[in-house]
Amino acid sequence: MTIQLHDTMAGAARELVPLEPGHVRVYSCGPTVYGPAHIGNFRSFLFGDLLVRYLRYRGFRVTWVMNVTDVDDRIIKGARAEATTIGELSERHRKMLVSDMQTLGIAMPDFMPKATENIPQMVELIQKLLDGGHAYKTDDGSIFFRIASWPEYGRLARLDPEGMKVGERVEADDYAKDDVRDFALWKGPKPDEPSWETSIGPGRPGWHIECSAMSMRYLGPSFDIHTGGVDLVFPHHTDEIAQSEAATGQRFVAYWLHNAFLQMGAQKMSKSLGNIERVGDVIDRGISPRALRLALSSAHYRAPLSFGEDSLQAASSAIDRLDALFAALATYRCDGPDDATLPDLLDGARAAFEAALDADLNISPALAALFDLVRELNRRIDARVLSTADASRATAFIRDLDRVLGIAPALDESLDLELQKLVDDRAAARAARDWAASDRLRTVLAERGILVEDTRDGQRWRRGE
RNA sequence: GGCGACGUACCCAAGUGGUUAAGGGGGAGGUCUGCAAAACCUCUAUUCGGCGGUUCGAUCCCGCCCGUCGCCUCCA
Repeated sequence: MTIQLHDTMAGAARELVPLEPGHVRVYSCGPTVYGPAHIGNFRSFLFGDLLVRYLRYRGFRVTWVMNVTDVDDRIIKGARAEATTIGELSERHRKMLVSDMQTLGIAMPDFMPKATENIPQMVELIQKLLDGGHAYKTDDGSIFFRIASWPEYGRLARLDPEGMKVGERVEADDYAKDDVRDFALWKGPKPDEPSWETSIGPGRPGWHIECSAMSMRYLGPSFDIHTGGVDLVFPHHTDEIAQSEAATGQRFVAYWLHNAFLQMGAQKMSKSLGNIERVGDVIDRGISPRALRLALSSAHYRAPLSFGEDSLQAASSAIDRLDALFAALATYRCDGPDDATLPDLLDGARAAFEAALDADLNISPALAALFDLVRELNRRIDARVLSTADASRATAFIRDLDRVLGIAPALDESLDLELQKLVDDRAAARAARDWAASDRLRTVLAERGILVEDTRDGQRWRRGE
């Protein structure tokens, strides 16, 4: 079975065939670190994470690059307002980004290049465009991409290049240019703005050029997959394609993948709408990181995803259900023979799981396959048809699927000495049929975040939250 | 206006031209249990925004209408 991915350029799902067999090169548009990223941004990064995790699960070698934009108008403005440097401001927010990514269990990209550390690569690219007649310099030292030199401009967004001329946004840009549709590759120096001395003159990079330069640096002039939010289709990715392909003469990207927005009620979550929440806000409200991850992952990436208290509570409950199964499997003891039909059950679950994700990363049926399995395993635990070894096999199996999902409980499930003593004391109290003491200890443990449950295999515990 | 999507139960959300319309959450009842929790069982959409059309048959294809959202050089 092959992996199908919906390519925005084709407007349809296409079979993934890596340029280099067995190796997939992925570039994800990362954030501009002018402030803390909000969870809408993280939906995007989580989508990149799902893609990369699944490709790796399927046995591909993956090289994943996510850029960090650390120079732009908002960063400059922010640094000025705080009387600090763009370097300090952006590094502070980059660290928060990495921290939040770790909280959400997002795999660290192989490379997270900063724009300001790739200026020479951008300059080289811009020089090529100047040499090829695709770019021109204006009086203030800015350099623009000449859209008229690139007939295929706008294909990704299905734009009519002629129709764009009526766009009445001439005033939107402070820089003079030949054609309103032309976009900045390089912005000429201005007082009070950071500027780099380069062979194409002083100034700073435009927004789009960094992604072309950095993706090519780490992945080559032509690579497999480029991801980002739907809002980036135009102009960002449209411009990236034009400048990259005009410079190299090669197809830039083989598959363009775009995720839909996170919805807060009827609208997208966005800073300009003021309806944002941050990872820290949600965690501080007592929602576990895994529940947040599940809530942000539970719909297909190209479908708008509703976010709110209901979805967080639903995800928390689903995580609890998963945790309860792990706890039950860990405590389960039965000396009987192995369940002869368990291998078929697990094979069926895996087949359903993979079939769903093969189809353009359709995570909903994949989660359904997991939770179908959860129910069936609980049934078999109740019926005691599993052997002790079967319980271990089932645990290992779910952990294997979880390489893709990232929602299973942590592996390290040991308690500190004090809590372990309380757990042991309660087991002793129960053995002595001292219900008052055992109930009291159960309450004490619950207040410490440890949920104790009694089963015919004895007492078991799991972490709440 | 141009372009791109969407409307499935109380909420979230898959899906298929035709046997029972996934899964999660919530709710009701039940089993088990010292109690509790967890788990399991049963029930919770004769129906897929509305109206037409194509078809032996449509939620799924086509048209129109209603409603919602996104992008059109700030934007994951």
